[in-house]
Amino acid sequence: MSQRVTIREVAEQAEVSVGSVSRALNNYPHVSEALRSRVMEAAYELGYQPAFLADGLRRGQTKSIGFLVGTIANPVISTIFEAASEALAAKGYSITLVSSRNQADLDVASLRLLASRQVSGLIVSSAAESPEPSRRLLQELGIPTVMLDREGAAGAGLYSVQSDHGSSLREAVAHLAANGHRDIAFIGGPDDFFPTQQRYCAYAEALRARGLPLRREHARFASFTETDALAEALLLLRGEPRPSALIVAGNIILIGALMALQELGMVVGRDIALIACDDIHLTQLYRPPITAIRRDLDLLGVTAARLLLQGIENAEAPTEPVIKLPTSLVIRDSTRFVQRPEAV
Amino acid sequence: MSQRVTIREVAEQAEVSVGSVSRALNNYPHVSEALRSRVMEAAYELGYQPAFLADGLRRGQTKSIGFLVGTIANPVISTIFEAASEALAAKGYSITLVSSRNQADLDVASLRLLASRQVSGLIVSSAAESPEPSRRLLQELGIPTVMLDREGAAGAGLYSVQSDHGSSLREAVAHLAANGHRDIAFIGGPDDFFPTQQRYCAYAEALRARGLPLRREHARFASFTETDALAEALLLLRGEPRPSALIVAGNIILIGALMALQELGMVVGRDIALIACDDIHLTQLYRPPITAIRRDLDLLGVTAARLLLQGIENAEAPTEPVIKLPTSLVIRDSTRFVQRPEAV
DNA sequence: ACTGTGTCGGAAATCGTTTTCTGCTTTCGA
DNA sequence: TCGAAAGCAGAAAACGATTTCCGACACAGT
Repeated sequence: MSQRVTIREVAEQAEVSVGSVSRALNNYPHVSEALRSRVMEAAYELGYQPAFLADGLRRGQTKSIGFLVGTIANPVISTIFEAASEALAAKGYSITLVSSRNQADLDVASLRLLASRQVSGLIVSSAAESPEPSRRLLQELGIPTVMLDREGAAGAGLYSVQSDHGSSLREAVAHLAANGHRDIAFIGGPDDFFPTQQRYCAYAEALRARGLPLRREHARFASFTETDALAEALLLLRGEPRPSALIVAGNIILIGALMALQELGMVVGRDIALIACDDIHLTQLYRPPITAIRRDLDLLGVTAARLLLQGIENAEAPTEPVIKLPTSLVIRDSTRFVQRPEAV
Repeated sequence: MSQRVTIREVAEQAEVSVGSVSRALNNYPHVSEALRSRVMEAAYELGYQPAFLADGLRRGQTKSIGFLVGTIANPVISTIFEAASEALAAKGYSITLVSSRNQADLDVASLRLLASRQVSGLIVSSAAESPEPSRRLLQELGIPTVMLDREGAAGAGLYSVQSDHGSSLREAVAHLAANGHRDIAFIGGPDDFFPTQQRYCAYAEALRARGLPLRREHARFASFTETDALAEALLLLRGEPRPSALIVAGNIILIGALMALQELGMVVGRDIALIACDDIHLTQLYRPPITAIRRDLDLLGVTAARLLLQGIENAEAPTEPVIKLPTSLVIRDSTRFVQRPEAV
């Protein structure tokens, strides 16, 4: 069994006092260069690693932050995680990641678990369909928290980084309309999911602004599973009238929609125009390549990390509680063909 | 500021001693039902959460395990993580995830970080190209560790879960050969990466067994970036003679290869047969769907978790230090066409 | 020679829990 | 009625660090 080497042994080895070792290792003033180097050498020789638990207990702080996700097996979320992780690691923080597997009830339990681990900050991107209990819990926990793509922060220590889904979605509708499409359908995530709401509202507004029909059966909402997205897409595409263009909100939905199109023998870019939200590998490699709404996921992650660190270290200095990041429309072959008006 | 409620306050509230509270909360014997319920109630009323740090310090154990990856933005790894995470969470463990961003030097530093956090176990899937320093460090750390898809465990407390890449790869070569392909190329990850080695050896052996040519310039190795995979694929496909079939080892390589094919105007399933390792969404949705070697990622994650828990809780009881899981070949349209022999 | 300032040792308190110890009372069964 | 065992209190040690307090010493400048 590898015995843990304590600060006392380092002090012995370096022939100095325990307090001096602590001061030397923590870059405190009033410590000579000679002593510092002697301590460093002894610590290195013994392979000393300060005990995280004792340190944290004394300082009342863990230097670790909790990351709550609906699932990490989602390229968008994992990319954001990577970026945030790098920024946080640079400041000496480590991340404990917990997945609620897209179950709202697990959501609250996960938050409690993280709180009991005494994380010094929280990044939340859970897929909770009704985020209210979580928000209340967050409030009473009093841990600095950054929400990813969720409704604006209400209380103190609650920040939010979100993407401006609306503007690019309006742009997407404009692009389709310019190519002659009048029947533009929409499939989103759960209808109480914040990004879905943002996207749907922009979609509906853009249609109305152009006098295009907003059919109830052409705007559908699926859960976070591919099979459900597939089912909704099939219902949509089998109905009458069949839309000539489709906007899918999210990469899971995209997969379901593509499966549906495949099943119906429809060819993207010929039988139907397709626009996806979130520019993943699939959209670029699909034949034909799929028009997509892109956002800078690295920037999103880094921004979340920066905001959280502000909230933790500056105690109560919320420069800006909610930050909105831009999105852009990348046009590819799935929407380049022009729809001919059949009957006017 | 939310004051932390300590065990002492709970004892006061319940009018019992501190020791009794501790015993009651930890389900110890020799504690009456009446006392237990009184303690429970007091703890609930006060919203008592045991301080993780103090608890861990005393017990010398954190109930948290470290997960080291090259990057979590890889669908294969994130899927494994999800499965392992669920299994570990069920046993009360939480995971701190650290990404080494595919940099071998960061690898060792990350391991040290995790060790200083006093994790009680480790799951390692780093992409270190030369795993030796890591292995040595792991050995001296003495923390129970499960390696994912890495060379067999050497020492005590070092376990390994791997996939049987070889058998399906031989099957893949057989499938291609049966369809008349004689010039079968291969692109893998780094040549000192364990799964790549396994795959390449099986590939070379299968070619030899059939008397098929093993051309040096038709077996290439790329780093873990898509751009590098793209470059290697371009070199491969522009050379003479051009292979009639291609096996790509890994999902990053697949993306690079598809980009190359797209750039050269080659159509999968017509100009070239394609087999991918790892069955991701892209392989199923691509037109035509791509033949792939599939493995049960959930099983892999759960097995890793189970093995690790054994190593942690049973102290020194390695039922089986290395477990090999099966793979299978899923045949799709990318390899269904039959190659006509041009010249015999 | 006096005084300040910087450097360090030694001891002790502290963080919040678990765990052990002694000692007391109650209960139960034969 | 006696003895064993269970149930609990109260105190204290331990985990491994940080932090404070106080005293000692060296060395500089006046």
